[in-house]
Amino acid sequence: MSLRIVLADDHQMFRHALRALLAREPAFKVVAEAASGDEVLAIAAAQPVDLVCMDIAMPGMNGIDATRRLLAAHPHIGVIGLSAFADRQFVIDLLEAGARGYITKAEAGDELLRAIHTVREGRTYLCPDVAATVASALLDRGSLYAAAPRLTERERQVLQLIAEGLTSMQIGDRLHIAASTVDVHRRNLMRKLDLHNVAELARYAITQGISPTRQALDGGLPN
Amino acid sequence: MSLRIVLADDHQMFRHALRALLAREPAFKVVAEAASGDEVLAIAAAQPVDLVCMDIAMPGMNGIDATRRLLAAHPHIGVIGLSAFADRQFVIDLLEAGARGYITKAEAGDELLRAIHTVREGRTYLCPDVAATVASALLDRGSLYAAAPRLTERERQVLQLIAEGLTSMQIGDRLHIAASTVDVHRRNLMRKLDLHNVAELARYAITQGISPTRQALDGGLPN
DNA sequence: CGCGCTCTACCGGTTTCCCGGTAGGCGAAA
DNA sequence: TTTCGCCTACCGGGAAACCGGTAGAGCGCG
Repeated sequence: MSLRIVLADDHQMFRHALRALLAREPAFKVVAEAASGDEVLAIAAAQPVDLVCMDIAMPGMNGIDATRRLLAAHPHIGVIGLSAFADRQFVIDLLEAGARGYITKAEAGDELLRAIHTVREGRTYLCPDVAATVASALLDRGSLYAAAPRLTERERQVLQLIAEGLTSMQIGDRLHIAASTVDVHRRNLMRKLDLHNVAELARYAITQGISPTRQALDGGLPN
Repeated sequence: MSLRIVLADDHQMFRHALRALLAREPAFKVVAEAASGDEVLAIAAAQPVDLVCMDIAMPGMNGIDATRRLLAAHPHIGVIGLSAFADRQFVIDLLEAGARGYITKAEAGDELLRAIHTVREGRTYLCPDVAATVASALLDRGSLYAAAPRLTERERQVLQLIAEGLTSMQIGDRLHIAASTVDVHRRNLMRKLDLHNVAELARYAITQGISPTRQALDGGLPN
Protein backbone atom coordinates (compact mmCIF):
# COMPACT_ATOMS: atom_id res chain seq x y z
CA MET A 1 0.00 0.00 0.00
CA SER A 2 1.53 3.28 -1.05
CA LEU A 3 1.81 6.32 1.18
CA ARG A 4 -0.83 8.94 0.44
CA ILE A 5 0.92 12.31 0.45
CA VAL A 6 -0.39 15.88 0.23
CA LEU A 7 1.93 18.68 -0.90
CA ALA A 8 1.22 22.10 0.60
CA ASP A 9 3.11 25.11 -0.77
CA ASP A 10 1.99 28.37 -2.25
CA HIS A 11 4.12 27.92 -5.36
CA GLN A 12 2.49 25.63 -7.85
CA MET A 13 5.76 25.11 -9.64
CA PHE A 14 7.45 23.93 -6.49
CA ARG A 15 4.59 21.51 -5.87
CA HIS A 16 4.80 20.11 -9.36
CA ALA A 17 8.55 19.76 -9.14
CA LEU A 18 8.27 18.06 -5.77
CA ARG A 19 5.69 15.75 -7.23
CA ALA A 20 8.15 14.74 -9.91
CA LEU A 21 10.79 14.19 -7.26
CA LEU A 22 8.52 12.00 -5.15
CA ALA A 23 7.44 10.04 -8.18
CA ARG A 24 10.83 8.35 -8.08
CA GLU A 25 9.65 6.39 -5.08
CA PRO A 26 6.92 4.00 -6.13
CA ALA A 27 5.86 3.71 -2.49
CA PHE A 28 4.89 7.38 -2.47
CA LYS A 29 1.70 8.63 -4.04
CA VAL A 30 0.92 12.35 -4.10
CA VAL A 31 -2.85 12.36 -3.86
CA ALA A 32 -3.44 16.13 -3.68
CA GLU A 33 -1.83 19.56 -3.63
CA ALA A 34 -2.72 22.58 -1.51
CA ALA A 35 -1.76 26.23 -1.81
CA SER A 36 -2.82 27.20 1.71
CA GLY A 37 -3.57 25.76 5.11
CA ASP A 38 -7.28 25.92 4.47
CA GLU A 39 -6.90 23.75 1.42
CA VAL A 40 -4.96 21.19 3.43
CA LEU A 41 -7.81 20.91 5.92
CA ALA A 42 -10.37 20.62 3.15
CA ILE A 43 -8.40 17.86 1.48
CA ALA A 44 -7.92 15.91 4.69
CA ALA A 45 -11.63 16.13 5.37
CA ALA A 46 -12.48 14.78 1.94
CA GLN A 47 -10.05 11.90 1.48
CA PRO A 48 -7.68 9.68 3.42
CA VAL A 49 -4.22 11.16 3.86
CA ASP A 50 -1.13 9.64 5.45
CA LEU A 51 1.39 12.46 5.28
CA VAL A 52 1.56 16.18 4.52
CA CYS A 53 4.62 18.09 3.34
CA MET A 54 3.76 21.49 4.75
CA ASP A 55 5.35 24.78 3.81
CA ILE A 56 5.43 27.23 6.74
CA ALA A 57 4.96 30.47 4.85
CA MET A 58 1.68 30.36 2.99
CA PRO A 59 -0.87 33.07 2.35
CA GLY A 60 -4.06 32.68 4.30
CA MET A 61 -3.62 30.04 6.96
CA ASN A 62 0.06 29.39 7.59
CA GLY A 63 1.65 26.00 8.02
CA ILE A 64 1.85 26.05 11.81
CA ASP A 65 -1.81 26.79 12.40
CA ALA A 66 -2.72 24.36 9.65
CA THR A 67 -0.68 21.64 11.33
CA ARG A 68 -2.32 22.23 14.67
CA ARG A 69 -5.81 22.05 13.23
CA LEU A 70 -5.04 19.19 10.94
CA LEU A 71 -3.72 17.02 13.75
CA ALA A 72 -6.61 17.94 16.01
CA ALA A 73 -8.95 16.36 13.49
CA HIS A 74 -6.64 13.69 12.10
CA PRO A 75 -4.00 12.74 14.68
CA HIS A 76 -2.70 9.88 12.59
CA ILE A 77 -1.45 12.08 9.77
CA GLY A 78 2.28 12.72 9.65
CA VAL A 79 3.38 16.30 9.05
CA ILE A 80 6.77 17.33 7.72
CA GLY A 81 7.50 21.05 7.89
CA LEU A 82 9.21 22.64 4.93
CA SER A 83 10.64 26.13 5.17
CA ALA A 84 13.25 28.36 3.61
CA PHE A 85 14.65 29.13 7.03
CA ALA A 86 15.40 27.39 10.29
CA ASP A 87 14.16 30.04 12.68
CA ARG A 88 14.16 28.75 16.20
CA GLN A 89 10.78 29.93 17.35
CA PHE A 90 8.94 28.51 14.40
CA VAL A 91 10.72 25.22 14.52
CA ILE A 92 9.64 24.93 18.12
CA ASP A 93 6.12 26.05 17.37
CA LEU A 94 5.77 23.59 14.55
CA LEU A 95 7.07 20.69 16.61
CA GLU A 96 4.74 21.68 19.43
CA ALA A 97 1.92 21.72 16.91
CA GLY A 98 2.69 18.07 16.37
CA ALA A 99 4.84 17.94 13.26
CA ARG A 100 7.25 15.02 13.15
CA GLY A 101 9.72 16.39 10.67
CA TYR A 102 11.28 19.69 9.68
CA ILE A 103 13.54 20.36 6.70
CA THR A 104 14.83 23.54 5.17
CA LYS A 105 14.65 24.07 1.45
CA ALA A 106 18.40 24.48 1.45
CA GLU A 107 18.68 20.72 1.92
CA ALA A 108 18.97 18.21 -0.86
CA GLY A 109 15.89 16.66 -2.35
CA ASP A 110 16.98 13.28 -1.04
CA GLU A 111 16.68 14.73 2.44
CA LEU A 112 12.95 15.02 1.94
CA LEU A 113 12.69 11.41 0.79
CA ARG A 114 14.64 10.34 3.85
CA ALA A 115 12.40 12.40 6.10
CA ILE A 116 9.28 10.86 4.64
CA HIS A 117 10.62 7.37 5.14
CA THR A 118 11.55 8.18 8.72
CA VAL A 119 8.22 9.75 9.59
CA ARG A 120 6.41 6.88 7.94
CA GLU A 121 8.15 4.57 10.38
CA GLY A 122 6.73 6.64 13.20
CA ARG A 123 9.95 8.42 14.06
CA THR A 124 10.90 12.08 13.93
CA TYR A 125 13.26 13.57 11.36
CA LEU A 126 15.05 16.91 11.61
CA CYS A 127 17.58 18.13 9.10
CA PRO A 128 20.99 19.15 10.52
CA ASP A 129 20.29 22.88 10.62
CA VAL A 130 17.07 22.34 12.46
CA ALA A 131 18.57 19.81 14.82
CA ALA A 132 21.19 22.37 15.78
CA THR A 133 18.50 24.92 16.37
CA VAL A 134 16.51 22.63 18.59
CA ALA A 135 19.61 21.63 20.51
CA SER A 136 20.54 25.22 21.18
CA ALA A 137 17.00 25.93 22.28
CA LEU A 138 17.28 23.14 24.81
CA LEU A 139 20.60 24.42 26.06
CA ASP A 140 19.21 27.90 26.40
CA ARG A 141 16.26 26.81 28.41
CA GLY A 142 16.27 28.64 31.70
CA SER A 143 18.75 31.21 30.57
CA LEU A 144 18.04 34.86 31.09
CA TYR A 145 17.13 35.64 27.53
CA ALA A 146 15.61 32.25 27.02
CA ALA A 147 12.11 32.53 25.73
CA ALA A 148 11.39 34.62 22.72
CA PRO A 149 7.85 35.79 23.32
CA ARG A 150 5.44 33.04 22.37
CA LEU A 151 2.58 34.07 20.20
CA THR A 152 -0.86 32.55 20.37
CA GLU A 153 -2.44 31.07 17.27
CA ARG A 154 -4.72 34.04 16.89
CA GLU A 155 -1.86 36.47 17.26
CA ARG A 156 0.10 34.68 14.58
CA GLN A 157 -2.83 34.80 12.22
CA VAL A 158 -3.29 38.50 12.83
CA LEU A 159 0.42 39.15 12.50
CA GLN A 160 0.53 37.43 9.15
CA LEU A 161 -2.39 39.41 7.78
CA ILE A 162 -0.99 42.68 9.09
CA ALA A 163 2.23 41.87 7.26
CA GLU A 164 0.23 41.28 4.10
CA GLY A 165 -0.94 44.86 4.31
CA LEU A 166 -4.51 44.39 5.45
CA THR A 167 -6.26 46.88 7.71
CA SER A 168 -7.82 45.86 11.02
CA MET A 169 -11.24 45.90 9.44
CA GLN A 170 -10.15 43.68 6.56
CA ILE A 171 -8.49 41.30 8.97
CA GLY A 172 -11.60 41.21 11.09
CA ASP A 173 -13.68 40.31 8.05
CA ARG A 174 -11.22 37.60 7.11
CA LEU A 175 -11.17 36.06 10.58
CA HIS A 176 -14.82 36.77 11.35
CA ILE A 177 -14.09 38.89 14.41
CA ALA A 178 -14.58 42.57 15.12
CA ALA A 179 -12.00 45.11 14.02
CA SER A 180 -11.69 46.16 17.64
CA THR A 181 -10.61 42.67 18.53
CA VAL A 182 -8.01 42.69 15.80
CA ASP A 183 -6.86 45.94 17.32
CA VAL A 184 -6.35 44.24 20.66
CA HIS A 185 -4.36 41.45 19.08
CA ARG A 186 -2.20 43.93 17.27
CA ARG A 187 -1.51 45.82 20.49
CA ASN A 188 -0.67 42.60 22.29
CA LEU A 189 1.68 41.63 19.47
CA MET A 190 3.43 44.96 19.67
CA ARG A 191 3.74 44.69 23.43
CA LYS A 192 5.06 41.12 23.34
CA LEU A 193 7.53 41.79 20.56
CA ASP A 194 8.44 45.32 21.63
CA LEU A 195 7.55 46.64 18.21
CA HIS A 196 5.57 49.81 17.68
CA ASN A 197 4.13 50.00 14.20
CA VAL A 198 2.97 47.85 11.33
CA ALA A 199 6.19 48.25 9.40
CA GLU A 200 8.15 46.63 12.20
CA LEU A 201 5.51 43.95 12.54
CA ALA A 202 5.76 43.24 8.82
CA ARG A 203 9.53 42.96 9.05
CA TYR A 204 9.25 40.62 11.98
CA ALA A 205 6.70 38.43 10.25
CA ILE A 206 8.78 38.17 7.10
CA THR A 207 12.11 37.53 8.76
CA GLN A 208 10.51 34.95 11.01
CA GLY A 209 9.20 33.23 7.93
CA ILE A 210 5.57 33.41 8.93
CA SER A 211 4.68 35.54 5.96
CA PRO A 212 5.49 34.62 2.36
CA THR A 213 7.98 37.20 1.18
CA ARG A 214 5.74 38.60 -1.43
CA GLN A 215 2.79 36.86 -2.94
CA ALA A 216 1.17 39.80 -4.64
CA LEU A 217 1.49 40.06 -8.36
CA ASP A 218 1.86 43.39 -10.02
CA GLY A 219 -1.81 43.64 -10.81
CA GLY A 220 -2.78 43.34 -7.19
CA LEU A 221 -4.36 40.62 -5.19
CA PRO A 222 -8.01 39.72 -5.48
CA ASN A 223 -8.55 40.31 -1.79
CA MET B 1 21.30 16.39 -29.34
CA SER B 2 19.83 17.14 -25.99
CA LEU B 3 19.54 20.62 -24.54
CA ARG B 4 22.20 21.35 -21.92
CA ILE B 5 20.46 23.08 -19.05
CA VAL B 6 21.77 24.75 -15.89
CA LEU B 7 19.47 25.21 -12.89
CA ALA B 8 20.19 28.26 -10.72
CA ASP B 9 18.32 28.66 -7.44
CA ASP B 10 19.50 29.10 -3.89
CA HIS B 11 17.31 26.27 -2.62
CA GLN B 12 18.91 22.94 -3.27
CA MET B 13 15.63 21.17 -2.75
CA PHE B 14 13.95 23.23 -5.42
CA ARG B 15 16.79 22.48 -7.81
CA HIS B 16 16.56 18.77 -7.17
CA ALA B 17 12.82 18.82 -7.60
CA LEU B 18 13.11 20.79 -10.82
CA ARG B 19 15.66 18.32 -12.04
CA ALA B 20 13.18 15.53 -11.49
CA LEU B 21 10.56 17.53 -13.33
CA LEU B 22 12.82 18.18 -16.32
CA ALA B 23 13.88 14.54 -16.43
CA ARG B 24 10.50 13.80 -17.92
CA GLU B 25 11.69 15.31 -21.17
CA PRO B 26 14.41 13.18 -22.69
CA ALA B 27 15.48 16.12 -24.83
CA PHE B 28 16.48 18.03 -21.71
CA LYS B 29 19.67 17.35 -19.85
CA VAL B 30 20.47 19.20 -16.66
CA VAL B 31 24.24 19.43 -16.79
CA ALA B 32 24.84 21.53 -13.67
CA GLU B 33 23.26 23.34 -10.75
CA ALA B 34 24.14 26.71 -9.26
CA ALA B 35 23.18 28.35 -5.98
CA SER B 36 24.23 31.86 -6.96
CA GLY B 37 24.96 34.05 -9.97
CA ASP B 38 28.67 33.59 -9.52
CA GLU B 39 28.31 29.85 -9.80
CA VAL B 40 26.37 30.23 -13.02
CA LEU B 41 29.18 32.24 -14.57
CA ALA B 42 31.76 29.74 -13.41
CA ILE B 43 29.81 26.86 -14.89
CA ALA B 44 29.29 28.60 -18.21
CA ALA B 45 33.01 29.30 -18.41
CA ALA B 46 33.87 25.66 -17.80
CA GLN B 47 31.45 23.78 -20.00
CA PRO B 48 29.06 24.28 -22.91
CA VAL B 49 25.60 25.43 -21.84
CA ASP B 50 22.50 26.00 -23.94
CA LEU B 51 19.99 27.31 -21.43
CA VAL B 52 19.82 28.56 -17.85
CA CYS B 53 16.77 28.52 -15.59
CA MET B 54 17.63 31.48 -13.42
CA ASP B 55 16.05 32.37 -10.10
CA ILE B 56 15.96 36.12 -9.48
CA ALA B 57 16.45 36.17 -5.73
CA MET B 58 19.77 34.57 -4.92
CA PRO B 59 22.35 35.46 -2.30
CA GLY B 60 25.49 37.01 -3.66
CA MET B 61 24.98 37.90 -7.28
CA ASN B 62 21.30 38.00 -8.12
CA GLY B 63 19.71 36.56 -11.23
CA ILE B 64 19.44 39.84 -13.09
CA ASP B 65 23.08 40.80 -12.79
CA ALA B 66 24.06 37.22 -13.48
CA THR B 67 22.01 37.23 -16.67
CA ARG B 68 23.62 40.44 -17.84
CA ARG B 69 27.13 39.13 -17.29
CA LEU B 70 26.39 35.69 -18.60
CA LEU B 71 25.04 36.98 -21.89
CA ALA B 72 27.91 39.41 -22.28
CA ALA B 73 30.27 36.44 -22.35
CA HIS B 74 27.97 33.86 -23.93
CA PRO B 75 25.31 35.57 -26.05
CA HIS B 76 24.04 32.29 -27.43
CA ILE B 77 22.80 30.99 -24.08
CA GLY B 78 19.08 31.21 -23.46
CA VAL B 79 17.99 32.51 -20.08
CA ILE B 80 14.61 31.89 -18.49
CA GLY B 81 13.87 33.92 -15.38
CA LEU B 82 12.18 32.17 -12.52
CA SER B 83 10.78 34.16 -9.65
CA ALA B 84 8.17 34.12 -6.96
CA PHE B 85 7.12 37.58 -8.05
CA ALA B 86 5.88 39.24 -11.19
CA ASP B 87 6.97 42.68 -10.14
CA ARG B 88 7.18 45.00 -13.04
CA GLN B 89 10.66 46.15 -12.17
CA PHE B 90 11.99 42.60 -11.94
CA VAL B 91 10.51 41.63 -15.27
CA ILE B 92 11.74 44.69 -17.07
CA ASP B 93 15.22 44.49 -15.60
CA LEU B 94 15.54 40.85 -16.52
CA LEU B 95 14.29 41.33 -20.07
CA GLU B 96 16.62 44.28 -20.50
CA ALA B 97 19.41 42.03 -19.33
CA GLY B 98 18.62 39.77 -22.26
CA ALA B 99 16.52 36.98 -20.83
CA ARG B 100 14.12 35.40 -23.26
CA GLY B 101 11.66 33.95 -20.81
CA TYR B 102 10.10 34.76 -17.47
CA ILE B 103 7.84 32.56 -15.37
CA THR B 104 6.58 32.92 -11.83
CA LYS B 105 6.74 30.04 -9.42
CA ALA B 106 3.00 30.32 -9.06
CA GLU B 107 2.69 28.75 -12.49
CA ALA B 108 2.39 25.06 -13.21
CA GLY B 109 5.47 22.98 -13.79
CA ASP B 110 4.38 22.36 -17.36
CA GLU B 111 4.70 26.05 -17.92
CA LEU B 112 8.43 25.77 -17.44
CA LEU B 113 8.68 22.94 -19.94
CA ARG B 114 6.73 25.00 -22.43
CA ALA B 115 8.98 27.98 -21.84
CA ILE B 116 12.10 25.94 -22.42
CA HIS B 117 10.74 24.56 -25.68
CA THR B 118 9.81 28.05 -26.83
CA VAL B 119 13.13 29.63 -25.95
CA ARG B 120 14.95 26.76 -27.55
CA GLU B 121 13.20 27.62 -30.79
CA GLY B 122 14.60 31.11 -30.49
CA ARG B 123 11.40 32.75 -29.39
CA THR B 124 10.46 34.53 -26.17
CA TYR B 125 8.13 33.09 -23.58
CA LEU B 126 6.35 34.99 -20.83
CA CYS B 127 3.82 33.41 -18.53
CA PRO B 128 0.37 35.07 -18.43
CA ASP B 129 1.00 37.07 -15.28
CA VAL B 130 4.21 38.45 -16.64
CA ALA B 131 2.72 39.12 -20.05
CA ALA B 132 0.00 41.13 -18.35
CA THR B 133 2.60 43.06 -16.44
CA VAL B 134 4.52 43.89 -19.57
CA ALA B 135 1.35 44.80 -21.39
CA SER B 136 0.23 47.12 -18.65
CA ALA B 137 3.65 48.69 -18.64
CA LEU B 138 3.28 49.36 -22.35
CA LEU B 139 -0.20 50.75 -21.96
CA ASP B 140 0.83 52.94 -19.08
CA ARG B 141 3.49 55.01 -20.68
CA GLY B 142 3.79 53.70 -24.22
CA SER B 143 7.35 52.62 -23.59
CA LEU B 144 8.66 49.60 -21.80
CA TYR B 145 11.71 51.42 -20.62
CA ALA B 146 9.87 54.52 -19.48
CA ALA B 147 7.42 52.40 -17.53
CA ALA B 148 9.96 51.18 -15.05
CA PRO B 149 9.18 52.62 -11.65
CA ARG B 150 12.75 53.46 -10.96
CA LEU B 151 13.19 54.87 -7.51
CA THR B 152 15.29 57.93 -6.88
CA GLU B 153 18.05 57.93 -4.33
CA ARG B 154 15.92 59.90 -1.90
CA GLU B 155 12.99 57.58 -2.36
CA ARG B 156 15.16 54.58 -1.66
CA GLN B 157 16.43 56.17 1.54
CA VAL B 158 12.91 56.98 2.67
CA LEU B 159 11.67 53.52 1.74
CA GLN B 160 14.37 51.89 3.80
CA LEU B 161 13.62 53.99 6.86
CA ILE B 162 9.89 53.41 6.50
CA ALA B 163 10.59 49.69 6.42
CA GLU B 164 12.62 50.07 9.59
CA GLY B 165 9.54 51.37 11.31
CA LEU B 166 10.32 55.09 11.56
CA THR B 167 7.57 57.70 11.35
CA SER B 168 7.67 60.48 8.80
CA MET B 169 8.87 62.88 11.47
CA GLN B 170 11.68 60.59 12.58
CA ILE B 171 12.70 60.06 8.97
CA GLY B 172 12.68 63.79 8.40
CA ASP B 173 14.97 64.29 11.38
CA ARG B 174 17.30 61.58 10.13
CA LEU B 175 17.50 63.01 6.62
CA HIS B 176 17.31 66.64 7.70
CA ILE B 177 14.17 67.39 5.73
CA ALA B 178 10.63 68.24 6.78
CA ALA B 179 8.18 65.52 7.68
CA SER B 180 5.90 66.85 4.99
CA THR B 181 8.60 66.16 2.45
CA VAL B 182 9.00 62.63 3.70
CA ASP B 183 5.26 62.35 3.27
CA VAL B 184 5.56 63.30 -0.37
CA HIS B 185 8.27 60.73 -0.93
CA ARG B 186 6.18 58.07 0.73
CA ARG B 187 3.20 58.89 -1.46
CA ASN B 188 5.35 58.86 -4.58
CA LEU B 189 6.71 55.47 -3.56
CA MET B 190 3.24 54.11 -3.09
CA ARG B 191 2.10 55.46 -6.42
CA LYS B 192 5.12 54.14 -8.30
CA LEU B 193 4.98 50.72 -6.69
CA ASP B 194 1.20 50.42 -6.50
CA LEU B 195 1.34 49.76 -2.77
CA HIS B 196 -0.98 51.36 -0.26
CA ASN B 197 0.37 51.11 3.28
CA VAL B 198 3.58 50.87 5.22
CA ALA B 199 3.28 47.13 5.73
CA GLU B 200 3.35 46.55 1.98
CA LEU B 201 6.20 49.02 1.63
CA ALA B 202 8.14 47.13 4.27
CA ARG B 203 7.54 43.87 2.45
CA TYR B 204 8.66 45.41 -0.80
CA ALA B 205 11.79 46.89 0.74
CA ILE B 206 12.73 43.56 2.24
CA THR B 207 12.20 41.57 -0.93
CA GLN B 208 14.16 44.16 -2.89
CA GLY B 209 17.04 43.86 -0.50
CA ILE B 210 16.78 47.55 0.26
CA SER B 211 16.10 46.78 3.86
CA PRO B 212 18.74 44.58 5.51
CA THR B 213 16.89 41.65 6.96
CA ARG B 214 18.60 38.68 5.44
CA GLN B 215 19.89 37.30 8.70
CA ALA B 216 21.74 34.04 8.53
CA LEU B 217 20.06 30.93 9.75
CA ASP B 218 19.46 30.71 13.46
CA GLY B 219 22.46 28.62 14.29
CA GLY B 220 21.87 28.92 17.98
CA LEU B 221 22.56 32.55 18.56
CA PRO B 222 21.25 33.67 21.92
CA ASN B 223 18.76 36.08 20.57
C1' DC C 1 -13.35 26.27 43.25
C1' DG C 2 -10.51 30.17 42.16
C1' DC C 3 -6.52 31.37 39.02
C1' DG C 4 -4.51 32.47 34.80
C1' DC C 5 -4.66 32.79 29.97
C1' DT C 6 -6.95 33.56 25.63
C1' DC C 7 -10.25 35.51 22.81
C1' DT C 8 -13.73 38.42 22.37
C1' DA C 9 -15.51 43.58 22.30
C1' DC C 10 -15.97 48.36 23.22
C1' DC C 11 -14.70 53.42 24.83
C1' DG C 12 -11.93 57.67 24.19
C1' DG C 13 -8.11 60.28 22.75
C1' DT C 14 -3.76 61.27 20.10
C1' DT C 15 -0.75 60.39 16.40
C1' DT C 16 0.31 58.92 12.01
C1' DC C 17 -0.91 57.52 7.70
C1' DC C 18 -3.06 58.15 3.28
C1' DC C 19 -4.72 60.86 -0.56
C1' DG C 20 -5.77 65.01 -3.09
C1' DG C 21 -3.97 69.29 -4.20
C1' DT C 22 -0.31 73.51 -4.98
C1' DA C 23 4.24 75.36 -5.55
C1' DG C 24 9.21 77.08 -5.61
C1' DG C 25 14.31 75.94 -6.35
C1' DC C 26 17.61 73.59 -9.03
C1' DG C 27 20.27 70.94 -12.19
C1' DA C 28 20.26 68.28 -16.37
C1' DA C 29 18.69 67.46 -20.79
C1' DA C 30 16.43 68.76 -25.16
C1' DT D 1 16.40 78.55 -23.06
C1' DT D 2 12.72 75.92 -22.07
C1' DT D 3 11.36 71.72 -20.34
C1' DC D 4 11.64 67.93 -17.29
C1' DG D 5 12.68 65.36 -13.20
C1' DC D 6 13.83 65.61 -8.49
C1' DC D 7 13.69 67.53 -4.00
C1' DT D 8 11.77 70.55 -1.17
C1' DA D 9 7.41 72.24 1.60
C1' DC D 10 2.73 73.16 2.93
C1' DC D 11 -2.78 72.68 3.33
C1' DG D 12 -6.84 69.90 4.35
C1' DG D 13 -9.55 65.97 5.34
C1' DG D 14 -10.72 61.23 6.19
C1' DA D 15 -8.96 56.73 7.54
C1' DA D 16 -6.20 53.91 10.20
C1' DA D 17 -2.96 53.14 13.58
C1' DC D 18 -1.51 53.68 18.28
C1' DC D 19 -2.14 53.78 23.40
C1' DG D 20 -4.66 53.51 27.65
C1' DG D 21 -8.41 51.59 29.82
C1' DT D 22 -12.59 48.03 31.07
C1' DA D 23 -14.94 43.65 30.76
C1' DG D 24 -17.33 39.20 29.89
C1' DA D 25 -17.00 34.22 28.19
C1' DG D 26 -14.57 30.03 27.85
C1' DC D 27 -11.13 26.78 29.27
C1' DG D 28 -7.50 24.19 31.42
C1' DC D 29 -5.09 23.60 35.77
C1' DG D 30 -3.76 23.06 40.55
